Amino acid sequence: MEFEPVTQVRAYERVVEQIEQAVLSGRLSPGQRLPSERDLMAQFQVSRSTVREALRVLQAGAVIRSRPGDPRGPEVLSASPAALHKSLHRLAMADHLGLGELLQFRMLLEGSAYLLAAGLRTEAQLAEMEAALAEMAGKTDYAAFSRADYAFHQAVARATGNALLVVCGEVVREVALGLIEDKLVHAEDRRALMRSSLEHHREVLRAVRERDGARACRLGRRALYDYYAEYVPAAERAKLVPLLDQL
Amino acid sequence: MEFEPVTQVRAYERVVEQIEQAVLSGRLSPGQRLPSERDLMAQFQVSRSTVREALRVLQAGAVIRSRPGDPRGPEVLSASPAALHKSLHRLAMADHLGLGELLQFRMLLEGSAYLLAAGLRTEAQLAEMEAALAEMAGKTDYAAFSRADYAFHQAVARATGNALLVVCGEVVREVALGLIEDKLVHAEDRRALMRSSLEHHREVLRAVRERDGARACRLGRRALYDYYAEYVPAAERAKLVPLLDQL
DNA sequence: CAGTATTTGTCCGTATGTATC
DNA sequence: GGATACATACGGACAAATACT
Repeated sequence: MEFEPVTQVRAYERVVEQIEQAVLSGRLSPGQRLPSERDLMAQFQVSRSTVREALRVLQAGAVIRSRPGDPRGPEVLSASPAALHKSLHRLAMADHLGLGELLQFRMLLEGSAYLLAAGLRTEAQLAEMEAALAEMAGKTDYAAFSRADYAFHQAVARATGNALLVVCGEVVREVALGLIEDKLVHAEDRRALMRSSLEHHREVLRAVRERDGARACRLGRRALYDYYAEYVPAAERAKLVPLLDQL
Repeated sequence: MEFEPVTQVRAYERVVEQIEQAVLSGRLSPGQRLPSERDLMAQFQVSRSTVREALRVLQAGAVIRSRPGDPRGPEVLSASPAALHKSLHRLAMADHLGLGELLQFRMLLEGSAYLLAAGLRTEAQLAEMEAALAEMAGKTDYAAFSRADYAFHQAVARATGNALLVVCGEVVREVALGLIEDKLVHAEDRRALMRSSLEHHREVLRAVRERDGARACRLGRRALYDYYAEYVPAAERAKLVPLLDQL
């Protein structure tokens, strides 16, 4: 007979667990309302403080939202990458996650996104990418250019039809940009950077249009490397090379 | 002049923010202790409940840990991917994404993991993979086999040196297994499945040993496809094909 | 449009089990 | 083993905010 080590589980955690399970299993869908705090303390047989601590945790995890004075009770939110973004951001800030690691992961994700998008894209999705690219070409302001670039990569990710890829790409791009934006501001030749970036995007998009996934993947990764590698510590740069050569 | 919309910021949120900033900026390093709840309510000039709600949120985010009766106060934790794991897991569970999408993402991640691992692995990491494979070969019980399989893939992910890849792979494997475990239980020929899976793993590992990343990537994705594709609805199966052919 | 009831946000006090010295 | 300080959990209370009649 095997016994499990007994773990002290606090009251508020069990409240969190039950509500979380109800949301995850779909018994509570986004938009629906939870009972009021007083009703919850009756149902769970705990004090209001305990209920409140549980609700705070759920709110911090972007599972629910509660506002004062709302008689309908806390609202169940739809799944969002907010919590994912926060935890990844914290991990990156704590230097437990170097820029090299982040860039490696981004090259991996975006390369695969190109590969899939080239094979699966519809004409409408291709048009979205081309629209974003045209938007990039028209901007001279770096901030606007960056936003259009963001839209381009989002369009590629959406074309894969994979929600996980969209969300993870989104988060990784944002956090990576946050890490180097101060360095980019000081770059004197942003114009040249933007021009070369635009050219790279054009080439990749051509490969996607011709349904050449392998080439799109290779070009996309190479472009990311050329763009960001100089900000990556030399020691970490070796981690990126296998993503360039062999594919 | 532009004005920002005024947002009602609650007391406990400001407590969270201050402590979080202190940890992120390094003024509070892992292992250090926070003041006790009573001291905190004096410093922040708020009530006990407010302090407690803030600590609950920080604890849920894996920033601190507090135990009853510890006179040293709440402990500052080192940054860990635990929170990332939780939020990604919730996202993967909630979006009721299909098995096809999940498998697509897993093929993408694990293929890239093989590609990187083949190029970056050390001898010690190779030995870990071989140990996990030997463990798989020795098991006839499906549960034990599955655990060893899990360890194998974890070893591959670790060899890439990328914590994000490790965590994402972990989550995707767990969720995917949860979705099909009931179907696998009813498979009559689990023995044959295990045997063929073992053979596939051997081939992939050989490619990793020979530092042939492209082949390892291709073999790994093919193995995943052969293993799980039959449980994927036919309509979704097309989403997986681009990951097989072109690489 | 105003009034009312309800809910949340915050505070205070107290009892209990627990870890450390 | 005892003393101390701590977190956990409970209950009651009031003000601000919101929704509904």
